[in-house]
Amino acid sequence: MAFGEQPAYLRVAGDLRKKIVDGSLPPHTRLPSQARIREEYGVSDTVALEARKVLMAEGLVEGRSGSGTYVRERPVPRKIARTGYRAVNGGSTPFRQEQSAEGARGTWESRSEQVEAGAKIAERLAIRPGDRVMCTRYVFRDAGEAMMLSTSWEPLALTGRTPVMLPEEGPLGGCGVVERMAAIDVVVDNVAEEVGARPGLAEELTALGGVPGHVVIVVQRTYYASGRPVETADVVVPADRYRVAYHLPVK
Amino acid sequence: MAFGEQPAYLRVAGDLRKKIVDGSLPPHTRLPSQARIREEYGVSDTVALEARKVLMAEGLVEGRSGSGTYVRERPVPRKIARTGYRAVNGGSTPFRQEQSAEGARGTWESRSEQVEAGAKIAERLAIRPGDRVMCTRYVFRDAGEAMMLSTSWEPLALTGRTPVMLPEEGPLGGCGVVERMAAIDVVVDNVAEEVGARPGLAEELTALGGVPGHVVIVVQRTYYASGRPVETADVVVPADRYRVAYHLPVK
DNA sequence: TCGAATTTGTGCGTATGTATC
DNA sequence: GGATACATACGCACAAATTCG
Repeated sequence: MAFGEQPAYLRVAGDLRKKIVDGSLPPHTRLPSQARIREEYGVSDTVALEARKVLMAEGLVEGRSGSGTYVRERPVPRKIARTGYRAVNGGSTPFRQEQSAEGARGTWESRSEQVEAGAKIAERLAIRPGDRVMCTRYVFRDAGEAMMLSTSWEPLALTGRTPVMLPEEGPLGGCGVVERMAAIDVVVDNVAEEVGARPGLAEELTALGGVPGHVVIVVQRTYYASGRPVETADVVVPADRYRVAYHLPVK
Repeated sequence: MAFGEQPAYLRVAGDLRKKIVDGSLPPHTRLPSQARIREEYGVSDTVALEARKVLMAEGLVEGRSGSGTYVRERPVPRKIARTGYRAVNGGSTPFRQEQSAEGARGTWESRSEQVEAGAKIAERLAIRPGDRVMCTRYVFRDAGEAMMLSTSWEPLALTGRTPVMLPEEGPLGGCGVVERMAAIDVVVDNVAEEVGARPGLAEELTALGGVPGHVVIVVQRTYYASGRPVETADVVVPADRYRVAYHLPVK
């Protein structure tokens, strides 16, 4: 390596990137193995490895152990509909609606536990820190592939000792917040969503089949009944595969 | 290392991450040097390095050569309100409303030019590729600091040879799409927004005062009048400083 | 002002495990 | 089973930046 230059691994990565974006290495093709890169560019094993890592971090390629490193398809991001504009036709969890709209088969798993609200959750639910809440973690799958993580919190002061205390059990299990709250005479009338984005945490991205460093969209959603928060959730989706769509009336 | 476990570098990164998020390593503190990590966790130099790299990719820490690795401050993202729920009190551009709500002084610059619609813009505006459109680029500033980029397209078939052809000139200059369209008897009645995110391009991040590799939120917004698109725009904001907020009625 | 110590950033060579073909 | 290729890990070296006496 010399003075005013780029690091070797960035030079190699840049050359490979160029071949990928200009199409001379189309999707699904294998790029040169680490050993081949080492020969072709006259670099060490580590440099070839680092170069591949850069491309993997950018989401351009995907390493398959024992097989090779392959150029990834860059999917057109699919929409996740989050509209309050059109009335949703039937009862649904917030994300059943768009899955059916896309014609996909959505499944999910969940696990609930009672915990004490931390400062941030307490603020979002307008309760006191330390108050008990029902915390439920979801993994949503689309055609078997994890596509969304969600963590929801509901104040037990509201749902405790009612049939809907556990979101996914009982006759209304999996029916969505609005229907479940309706069953205990809580009328959910509006929802606030804050959409942010950040690099995904390592554990999120392993769960979502992504690569550490990839971008995720985070939706902080809170349902309200007469101004009172009744449920809040963090929804995490990979940004390279999904967009969040809103459809609003004007005025 | 053993069989059913996580890789060592993920275990170390996970432990450090926990200390960061639970506050025992607050912002601006230095985390243990590579040598210290190696000792404390009983791992090699490479593992300590990889662990730091994971945290850097997640944006939790920042390496300063020769000095140390420091926990980054995570500014509380400010909200950009994008609601159609509450009627907006006065005439405003889509982003004047939240700036005034935050009490901030918003200014902007713009530059318009006539261009031919590309394939994607044509599809968003439901016109033919090659049809002429008015393309306007904005830079929005908050207290002098660039905080948002926007590029909008309007079909000239609609606004051409009218007083509102140029969004920022004439008596209604800078008044927002809805008011300007109303002046030529086009009643904008709803808007679709698609929120996505990706690593910012180099030119975007220099304009926004960010660092290459930082995440940006991209909002694709289209205004409709009776089902016909009358304006579409790409809005880019840095994700570490802003969130996009929606407030929707339920049902 | 100088220099030594520390720390990150980058790079090299090698070894082992494991998945795929 | 064997060959190939990626994934993880170890140890080492050096340059550049920073800190501090």
